[in-house]
Amino acid sequence: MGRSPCCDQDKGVKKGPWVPEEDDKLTAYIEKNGYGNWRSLPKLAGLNRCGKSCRLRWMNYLRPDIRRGEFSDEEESTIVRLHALLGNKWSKIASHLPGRTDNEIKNYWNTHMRKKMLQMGIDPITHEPRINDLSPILDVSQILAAAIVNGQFGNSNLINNNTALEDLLKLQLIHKMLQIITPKAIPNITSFTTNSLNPKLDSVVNSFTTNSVNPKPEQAAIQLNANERHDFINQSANEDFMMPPFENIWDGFEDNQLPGLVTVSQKNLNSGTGMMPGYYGDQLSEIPSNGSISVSPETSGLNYPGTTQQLTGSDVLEDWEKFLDDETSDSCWKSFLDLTSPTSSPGPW
DNA sequence: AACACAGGCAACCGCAATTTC
DNA sequence: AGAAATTGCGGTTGCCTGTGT
Repeated sequence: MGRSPCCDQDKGVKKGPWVPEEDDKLTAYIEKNGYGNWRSLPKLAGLNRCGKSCRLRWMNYLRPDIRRGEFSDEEESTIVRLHALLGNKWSKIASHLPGRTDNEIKNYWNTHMRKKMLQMGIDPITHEPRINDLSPILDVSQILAAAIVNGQFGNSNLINNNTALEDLLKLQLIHKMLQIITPKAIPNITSFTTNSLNPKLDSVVNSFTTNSVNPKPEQAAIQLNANERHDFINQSANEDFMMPPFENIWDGFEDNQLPGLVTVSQKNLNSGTGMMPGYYGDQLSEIPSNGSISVSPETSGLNYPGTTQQLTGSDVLEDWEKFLDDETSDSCWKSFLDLTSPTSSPGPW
């Protein structure tokens, strides 16, 4: 019962690539008679093929409205968006791409787009950043944050020591780099400030105002979680499914606007509030006797932009390069490596 | 020139869903 | 109502072609 015997099991039925003569026969028959009963069609058309094979050949290759050739950028972005929403529902995806077949889209996804997304560090299944691969980095991020809270990073007295401030700025840079790599995965560093024993330090760490990189609409679309996708699909089921007029999806990954991670300023220390995300704040030039923190590009070795300039990924990369070249980084890295080595005492988290 | 390897793609296979009787 | 037949879908296979050695 149940499953019918597959016509492929019929003896003597040809398999494999179609030859032009077979295509001609199939096309001629369907153009004259249309198609309806695929099982009986091969015999009527004079083909030694099973119905399934005929249907596949017609649907994926011979029917006149098939569109062949390179996928356009627009088609690519549509596929990405729909795949994020629908998963491997190739036929549904194909229904939004006139002239394209589910088989063609599936092949294109598996051979081109999947690879492309992997190269961009995006999981082609979940459309999320591949955070599993970055778990060691995430661990590092948490260790760094907790270390700051406990004054373990660099020299222990963060408030009164310029070297520690340099370390702090370098930590900003590390954190920012991690945000570039995986903006969604790096947590807001202020979440690590609880249980701190140093109120003054709290004010510094609390001024770390991290924001997720604001996604462009198309990025937001592919970042829907499973429940959101479910809601979206349910919603779409009740209305005509209209694709939003997003731009080319790949464009969104080229110019991440980075949020400001930290502002070390007199103002912040006094008020305990952070600066507006996305901007660097005041730059002071000395450490006043009242314990407020001062930072200058000269002492930090890092050339931070002006007070209202929005930082871009390339800015940070430049800073990163300087950081790596900076011989004074050695002590910073030593502190960091000491801290993160297996023999280190565990933190409070 | 010959061989190995990898990538792309058409086609196949098996199952689920739907339709027919 | 339920069995059988048919259609549709998605994963997988295997052939063809291009490229590197």
